[in-house]
Amino acid sequence: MGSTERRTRERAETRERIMEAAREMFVRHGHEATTMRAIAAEIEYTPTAIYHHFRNKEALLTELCTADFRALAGAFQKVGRIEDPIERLRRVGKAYVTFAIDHPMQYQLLFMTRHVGHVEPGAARGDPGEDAYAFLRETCAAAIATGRLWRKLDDAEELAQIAWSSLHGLIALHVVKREHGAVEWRDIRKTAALMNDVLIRGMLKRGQQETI
Amino acid sequence: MGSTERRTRERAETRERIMEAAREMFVRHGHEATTMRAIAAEIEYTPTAIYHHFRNKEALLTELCTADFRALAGAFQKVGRIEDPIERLRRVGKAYVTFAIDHPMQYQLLFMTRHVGHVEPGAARGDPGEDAYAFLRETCAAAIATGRLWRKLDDAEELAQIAWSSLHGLIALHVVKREHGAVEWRDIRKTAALMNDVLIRGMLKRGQQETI
DNA sequence: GAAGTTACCTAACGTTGTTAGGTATATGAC
DNA sequence: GTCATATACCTAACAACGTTAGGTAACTTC
Repeated sequence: MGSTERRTRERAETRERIMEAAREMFVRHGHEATTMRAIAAEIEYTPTAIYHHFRNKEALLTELCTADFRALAGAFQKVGRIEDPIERLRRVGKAYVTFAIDHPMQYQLLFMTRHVGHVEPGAARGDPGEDAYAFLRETCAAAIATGRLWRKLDDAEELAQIAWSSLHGLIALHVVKREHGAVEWRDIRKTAALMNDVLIRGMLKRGQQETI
Repeated sequence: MGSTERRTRERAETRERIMEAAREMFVRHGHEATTMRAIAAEIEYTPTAIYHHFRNKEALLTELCTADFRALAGAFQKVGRIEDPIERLRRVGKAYVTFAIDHPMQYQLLFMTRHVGHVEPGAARGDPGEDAYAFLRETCAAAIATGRLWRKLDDAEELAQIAWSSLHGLIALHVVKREHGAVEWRDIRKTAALMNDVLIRGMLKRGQQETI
């Protein structure tokens, strides 16, 4: 009877070893430059063994990311307790950048590659990415509702897109152009914080900017 | 004697037909989903014929983009005549977004893919992308020199990165997530213009924002 | 002990970008 | 006119990719 448990445990261990090797290679060389054959070789299996544990390469990638998406959702949840919507907006931005820096591969998979339909049927309501976006949009709506924003900012959806896009742009350019000689990159955390401040300053009504 | 000219003309025509077919397919399906075989089939040649005109797929892509990079540099040059650096900054942003919308494939190649070393040895001084960046940085330096900016913005390089990143983020997310159901995208030109305004508002000192 | 499941392997398929090597035609020198 | 050379293209193939069909050996269940 105990051997059944050993079998399932061994299966889980093999699965874990695949994920471990894949994660490291994906992060180091990018998911396009990492081949199924190379992952298999790393753990001394044949490529087909991987397909016994994962439907295909994309499924392996998606699985690798899911856990870390929860980290993003969790970080946003913590921020959710902050009462002032404008301060909350700033902290959401900070959490977002931290996530991107700590989980670069997952970030690229989620926000920098086109997908046809990677939504897991297992997740009951939308993927965590969508939930995080919904959270951002609601924060923007609350910020507008304070009446402290510039008169042209009356659309929560549009405001959310502006806030999201700007930080995303910094991260995305950093990923793609990090080694591009012409640009002298500053510390991304500091630039992101400054950008966030500039953006929020720009969002506020005149006479509300003393808070920064 | 005239037949030599005919030969070189025919060669140029074939080359042009390859580029024409490739451009259309790259734009429609993306450069990764477009195969050399498919391009060749489109103009009724074998794949090898393309290699007689272009070193490889990347060279074909790069060549296709070079002409349109000049469009970006040219658009920036026009803007260069505007005297007020802050107004110039806004117009550079507008020109940038226009370029991205009009040349989506080139935009993706230039700013959304990692390159190892695509710099053509033919171009004397840096590629047009770098020149455009240098132009942006100088505009930022001029904007700082007016003394009208927020005190925390004293680094032209960093300011340029903030301005560039924010617009890039909007474009990049739009490209990647256009069909993502959870986000109700607004008209990108309008959102970009608003974003630009918010950003410049945020950059300005208190008491300077009446201009917007 | 028979039947079925599991975990893995060998071998292969159909793509991809790219290249070696051949052919037919046109050019230029004598 | 003839002959070496260059051009423009083709056929056939290479290596590497993601993926799959089908086999094998160990284990579980009855």
